[in-house]
Amino acid sequence: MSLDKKEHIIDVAIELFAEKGFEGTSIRELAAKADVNLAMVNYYFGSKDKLFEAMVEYKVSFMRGKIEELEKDKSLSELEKMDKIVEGYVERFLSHPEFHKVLQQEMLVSPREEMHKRVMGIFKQNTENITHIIERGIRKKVFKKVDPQLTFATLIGTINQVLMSKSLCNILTGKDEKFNPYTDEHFKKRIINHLKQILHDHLLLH
Amino acid sequence: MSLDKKEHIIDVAIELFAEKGFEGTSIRELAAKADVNLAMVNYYFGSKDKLFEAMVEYKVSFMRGKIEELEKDKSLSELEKMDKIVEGYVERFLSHPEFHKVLQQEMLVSPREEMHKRVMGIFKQNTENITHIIERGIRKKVFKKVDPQLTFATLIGTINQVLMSKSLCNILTGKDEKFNPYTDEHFKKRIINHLKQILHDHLLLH
Amino acid sequence: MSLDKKEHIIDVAIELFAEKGFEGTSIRELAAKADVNLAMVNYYFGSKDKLFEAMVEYKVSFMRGKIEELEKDKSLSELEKMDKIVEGYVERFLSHPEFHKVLQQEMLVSPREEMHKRVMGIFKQNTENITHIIERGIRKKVFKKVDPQLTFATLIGTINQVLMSKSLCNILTGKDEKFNPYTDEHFKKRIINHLKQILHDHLLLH
Amino acid sequence: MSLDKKEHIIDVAIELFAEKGFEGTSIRELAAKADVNLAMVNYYFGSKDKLFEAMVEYKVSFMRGKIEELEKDKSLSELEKMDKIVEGYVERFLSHPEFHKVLQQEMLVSPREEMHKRVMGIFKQNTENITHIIERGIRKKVFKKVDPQLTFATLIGTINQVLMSKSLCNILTGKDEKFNPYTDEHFKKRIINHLKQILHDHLLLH
DNA sequence: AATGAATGAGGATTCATTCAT
DNA sequence: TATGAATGAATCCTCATTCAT
Repeated sequence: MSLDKKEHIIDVAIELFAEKGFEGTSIRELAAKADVNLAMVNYYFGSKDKLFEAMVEYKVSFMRGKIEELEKDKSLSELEKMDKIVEGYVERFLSHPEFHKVLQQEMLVSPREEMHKRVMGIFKQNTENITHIIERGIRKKVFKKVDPQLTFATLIGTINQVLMSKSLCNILTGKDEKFNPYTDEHFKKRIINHLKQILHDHLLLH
Repeated sequence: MSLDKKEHIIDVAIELFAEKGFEGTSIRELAAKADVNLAMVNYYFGSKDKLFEAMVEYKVSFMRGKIEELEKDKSLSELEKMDKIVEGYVERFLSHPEFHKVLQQEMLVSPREEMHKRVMGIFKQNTENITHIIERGIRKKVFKKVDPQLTFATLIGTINQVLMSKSLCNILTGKDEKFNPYTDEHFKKRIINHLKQILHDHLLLH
Repeated sequence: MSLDKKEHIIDVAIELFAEKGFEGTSIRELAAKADVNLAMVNYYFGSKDKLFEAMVEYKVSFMRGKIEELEKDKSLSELEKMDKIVEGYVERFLSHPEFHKVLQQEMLVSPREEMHKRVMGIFKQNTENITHIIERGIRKKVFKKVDPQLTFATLIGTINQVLMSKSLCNILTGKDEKFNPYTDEHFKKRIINHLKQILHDHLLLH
Repeated sequence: MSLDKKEHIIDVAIELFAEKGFEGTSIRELAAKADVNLAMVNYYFGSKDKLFEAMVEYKVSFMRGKIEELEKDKSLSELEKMDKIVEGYVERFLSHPEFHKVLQQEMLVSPREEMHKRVMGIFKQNTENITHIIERGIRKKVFKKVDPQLTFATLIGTINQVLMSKSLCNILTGKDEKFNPYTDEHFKKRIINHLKQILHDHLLLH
């Protein structure tokens, strides 16, 4: 049960799911692209659905825990925490753009009940953690009385919007068709600056 | 070719595509839910792909031209225009939430080349119109030197985030599972207020 | 019940059946090419099968009776009769090449029981008439003791071979792809000469 | 990929295509008659069209090369070569009558572009080889100045005519409905004799 | 542990035909 | 008489999955 092969299949699956969606990707195609036997996918993962679950499980482990730690950190102000969160999110989303596209699809459509709940759970956790930070900032009178939930929606929504599609992103930012925004350091900074700026403007009393 | 029946099929299609995605929806299922003969879909629309195109064409006509008019209106300040845009967008997106979910999917995955370009074109138009307004505000020194494109991404991304999934939205806003945010007047106002506030904070000099 | 329209449909049907076969031609396509309503074909002819029958009936009437008359003609020798038959056959086959292609198909495959028998009947009649002429020639000692049936097969088979496909015929005769052998007067004479020559060689004592 | 099963499917396909034509034969029917799963045909051959191609490829290999060898043989006279060709053709056509019916159909109608060209190519090769032999006979003054191409058409057309349909053949030769001419040794000799005789009569100077 | 062969269920689409008008 | 709308059956093909080895 070569772990490498499993990982390889998952990587190819992410690519294909991001490009064509879960339903639009056939196991045949996946096996061909991953250069493994057609029966391997079912042999390793049990079914196409379970491959999806394994994929989420495998990738999600990379992106957990960061925010929880942040929240507990007493040495940082709420604004500094928000800045860290912006940096962390942008960093993470842009370094796994395809996986996040798959997750976005999973949020949009949800025939896989269990998986949906799973992803929802993670999202809920993040929502709560970040709204708590904002609420504390409000209580401490360093933040204005904003709408914490929708402020989080703005943060995550802006990144998702950019992440939605490479060509959409290039239209948005006026770049050339072939430009890959997700690997561009300048672009990453541009997003981080924008998000920090807009959150500062929105949150801070002046 | 009873127009009512065509419209009915399109309405059911939007529902199903929003719920299960284009690939995840079978014509069989669609015909069953719309209570029409299986062959009707191909009879009316030619193919599943063309049904999708007809659907977009049909719905898009409802939402065109508003922003162009707005831009040309000399009597409104840039800030007033942005407020109008927020109201218009939220109004429109929340009154056709399922259709917009389908469009979001189309942006995420794109096996339908032609349709993809079509939807991209609309998006591009909107991007340009709104960034123009922001840029004019900047030139007139009523707006700060913000990033116009990403500011638009924030606007549209926030709405999309909320629209992504009913249950996601309810998690976000802390509502009950059964609550329908898209038909709730209070919720609509909440989003509009948040967006206006965040744009004011971000755009205006103080 | 405009007769012109019926004839028109039949003409278009022959074209299409010759080109794509009976099963390979859809009523939709036929109606489109004939520029009539889809339901017209069934309305006029009852069904696709009956259209075929009507087509055969309609065209066959043109080509009947000639040989019977010939056989009874006492003023001509057997050889002269054979020459007349060659001329008549070539003339007739080459002026309705598409219809004869359809008949050839009908001989090759036969899902239409009734029609098959009908066409067989005509063929049988022709076989008998011509073999009678040959047999009489043999009895009169003007013809050699040939195989009358297979001699007829040679006559009809040679024409059919040429008629099978335009491009096949052009390969056979070394002509250009675009050449239409069936409307060429020289080619017609070439076939007639060949057939007369080969029958003379085969039939006549020397 | 059990070769036996592939061959079996091809054999059944030939039977059915000969009987009902390509378009007239459904994969369902084919699978049922061959007693294999419906999906097997596509599994083995990829598509109905490719099954056809495989069928031709498979059978054609049996019947290649014979005539080329013959042409190069210096020890035989042109007349002897023609006799050999007659024997070879009749032998081959009558031992695979159904396959040749399928090929005849392919010549008559041609929606399968590639296959058509393929079969045309074989035919062209045969045409050239045989007309070369006849032409050499003419140059050597052992044959009369006949029309080489149409003489070949007569040879092949006669066989095709007989092969067209069992019942047609029985009508032609005055046999009973149930008689199978293609497996009858006497009948084979009858055709061979007729063809040799008619070619001798036609080709030889006297 | 790994895989080529095989399969049943379901995919979209096209068909000839019918029906209401 | 003529036709647009509608339909059930059948088309080919692809799917995820399983099984024997």
